[in-house]
Amino acid sequence: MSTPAPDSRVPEKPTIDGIEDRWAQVWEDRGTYRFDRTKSREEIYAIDTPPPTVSGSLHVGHVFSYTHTDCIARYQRMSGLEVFYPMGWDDNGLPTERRVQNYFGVRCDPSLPFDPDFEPPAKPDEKKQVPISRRNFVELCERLTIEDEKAFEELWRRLGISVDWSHNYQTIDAGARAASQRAFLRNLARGEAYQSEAPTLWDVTFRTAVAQAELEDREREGKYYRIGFPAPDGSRVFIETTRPELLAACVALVAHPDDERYQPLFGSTVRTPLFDVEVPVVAHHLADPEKGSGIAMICTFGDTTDVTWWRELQLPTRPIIGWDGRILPDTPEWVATPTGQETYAAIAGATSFTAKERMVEALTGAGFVEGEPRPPGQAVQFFEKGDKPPEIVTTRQWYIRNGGRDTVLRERLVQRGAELQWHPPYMQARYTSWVEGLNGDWLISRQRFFGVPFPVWYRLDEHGMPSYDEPLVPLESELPIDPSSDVPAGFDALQRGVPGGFMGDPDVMDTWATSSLSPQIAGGWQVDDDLWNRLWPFDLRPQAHEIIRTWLFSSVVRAHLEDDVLPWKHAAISGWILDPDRKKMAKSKGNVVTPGHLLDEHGADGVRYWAASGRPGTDTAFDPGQMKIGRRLAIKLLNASKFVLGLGAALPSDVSVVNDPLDRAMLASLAGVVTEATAAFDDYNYARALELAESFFWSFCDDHVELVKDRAYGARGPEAAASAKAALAVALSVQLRLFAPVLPFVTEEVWGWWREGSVHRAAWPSTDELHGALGDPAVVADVAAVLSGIRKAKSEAKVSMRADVESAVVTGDPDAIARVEEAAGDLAASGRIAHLTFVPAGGPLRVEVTLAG
RNA sequence: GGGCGCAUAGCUCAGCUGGUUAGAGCACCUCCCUUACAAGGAGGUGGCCGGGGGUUCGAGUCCCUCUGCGCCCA
Repeated sequence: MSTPAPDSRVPEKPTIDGIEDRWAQVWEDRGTYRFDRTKSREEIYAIDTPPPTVSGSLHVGHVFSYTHTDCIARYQRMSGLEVFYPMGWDDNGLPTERRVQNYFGVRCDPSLPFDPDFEPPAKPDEKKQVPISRRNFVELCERLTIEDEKAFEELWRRLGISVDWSHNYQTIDAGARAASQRAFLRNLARGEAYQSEAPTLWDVTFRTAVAQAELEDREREGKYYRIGFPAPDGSRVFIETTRPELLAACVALVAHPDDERYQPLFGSTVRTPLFDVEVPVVAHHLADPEKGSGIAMICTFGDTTDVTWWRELQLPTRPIIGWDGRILPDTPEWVATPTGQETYAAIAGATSFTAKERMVEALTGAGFVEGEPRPPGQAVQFFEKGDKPPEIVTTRQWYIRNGGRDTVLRERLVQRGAELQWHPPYMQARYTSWVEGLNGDWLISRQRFFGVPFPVWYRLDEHGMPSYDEPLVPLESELPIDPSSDVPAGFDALQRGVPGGFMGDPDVMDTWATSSLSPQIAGGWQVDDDLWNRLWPFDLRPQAHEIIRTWLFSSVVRAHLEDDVLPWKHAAISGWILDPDRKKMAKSKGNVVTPGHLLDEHGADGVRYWAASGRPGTDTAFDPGQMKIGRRLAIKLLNASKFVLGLGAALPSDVSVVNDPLDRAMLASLAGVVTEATAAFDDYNYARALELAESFFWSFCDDHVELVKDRAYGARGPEAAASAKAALAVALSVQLRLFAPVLPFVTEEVWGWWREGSVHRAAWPSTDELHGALGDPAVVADVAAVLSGIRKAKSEAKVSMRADVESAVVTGDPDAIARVEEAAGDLAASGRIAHLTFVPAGGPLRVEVTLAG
């Protein structure tokens, strides 16, 4: 007999160093992940990839969650589906706007005309920013973000994310702008988008409206001031407020209807201190008897509860705060007394902070404040990007119906959440509780300059006043447009802003109004019907849990309104990365590690191994230890593969040449792993699939390979060797494919040594290919137990594992003995046992070892 | 205040629909340079499964309750 020469493609000293760049290039050159758009919908798996904020920095959270999606993508691709896996870049929003301003020394002024020859200043000066048109601004943005996108793309390629790089988009590019505007125009035509002049959350720093979804709770510095309101009988009603500066905007006092302390006052009136305005005392269930004195003042508008009271109790409007967050300069008509007017004059034009100080001073001086101010110890809602709590002002804004004021629609959208398959399932509760708690429609206007503009103009009447009721809209074929530079049909540019002419809507859309259309933008909605019809609705939306209420929900709203469908079948929600103190990793905490460094140190497969160990939806500790293990696993795969292939092992044309009971037992055990790993992947549980493959692989290396070495070298004849080698080759082939979704580089490296094509386009393993070579999987565990007993004896005797054993007596349950006996030859050879005997005696398997001399 | 989740070895976590004696890796201890792998391998120490109560022949697993932590929403 002769051992075939090792395959020449197996390197002498295999290494995983540098394989990322090599294979990333090969995959690009060969188009390994290129989407084949000739496939039909049922042959396709479409992913709605989250577009990262390209102006932000890369962090381990990106690596973590994108790896999860990539594992799913690779599994689906190997399962025979053609995977549509695009990439988008999110350029909308303040971070990019700021970066463009600072980098080029410009600022956006939509009232300016487009200058095709514009070049940014050679020496940008932050203090003297050059005003430029929106179109010029957008072009600079596209120019700047190209660099950022390159850095992201480079990272994704090194990490081995299997996206098709010929399908990418930017949320500010022409396609995204057109899609956003088209969807809006259709919402408008169907009455789902509307304008309303209503109390609106307003960020005074950025001077823009903000949506309910953009608020977050924060502790606010402030104090409760106890202020007495004179009642007609000369007594005083004490309220406690953190916002005494709004006293002039007070329209009523409110207490809980069941509150016996205040029941006698309901229906009566009191007068505001200093301003001397008569306000009613009303009852409403939202008044909290436990909070402050149990009776509160209602203002225009201190918070969102004020808005609710104002609406439900039909109270008057007395605004005193302007869009700049300052007290309005003119004394309002409802302040009629000289003292009131004098008091108002003292706060007019002041910021709310200053106004508060002056009001407290005036109230204290006049004896209306009782006691010392108390800390409120209460969270206040902030605009998540702002540093001041939002004011509430009344403005004209665009809204999209999202069920916030329509029970039927709300229930339909809750139902959509129930139709969606959530991974993990409990994440659905986040969605449901959010939708059920909505108390208004989705406000999509933002008073920013940079973003997707509303594609509408308004006619100006003879006085130059816009008529908002009948907006002028472009044709869909004209999109994208910018109403600040484009002209509506039937008008010419000279009529802009003049009586009888027109004006463009000055606002841009909320960033979610664009990103909620990410599948539409990526999938060629209304632009490439052929592609779109092969993709829609998509299969998977992967995303983080903190944006369920924004990105996921708004996407569901758009698809529901436009096509009456759910935009995807599955939503995979990833968790957060926690640092070793179990805190969320964040740049501000200085606990962020750069991904490039991680990839250098641990290799892409090592880093991916750590990421894939985090189960779907579970927050996961940042753990370089896990990356080291992953790296070690990758190296082990190389070495084990080199050994197996070095034996001359090759895939048999017929698996039935595997006739040794131990070989067949190993393959039967592997078949079980294939079944379970496939089920785990089908359940989006890449972590479990990995764990199964890994645990099999270690025992395959430690036990099976060690046991069959001697036989595979030919010690017991060619037929016995052929069985061993065929089984090893089959097992290797299956295991490489099991690991391929998580460890794409090392598996591809080994695959390249002996197989044709890419492992990432190979078929996901099936038990069918093992059929015909399946034995009793119990043999594996029993033989391993005996082998372990022999090793233990040597270990305790402190001798080498190669030490000779004079005799080994195996006792135990007759069935188990019979199973172990089937591998007696391999066991004796592996343990270097001279006399191996078996004694069926009942009880657990034991082995009595006598070492030689 | 309501909801969701988590709590298992020193650390990071598995443990699916309840079923022998609760597992893995890291760390730690002991040993072995062995012809795939010393950036390796073998063996071992280590757990009232957060507390209490209940259902059951049987509970880490199901129910109730308490405690602590995280998140979401008021």
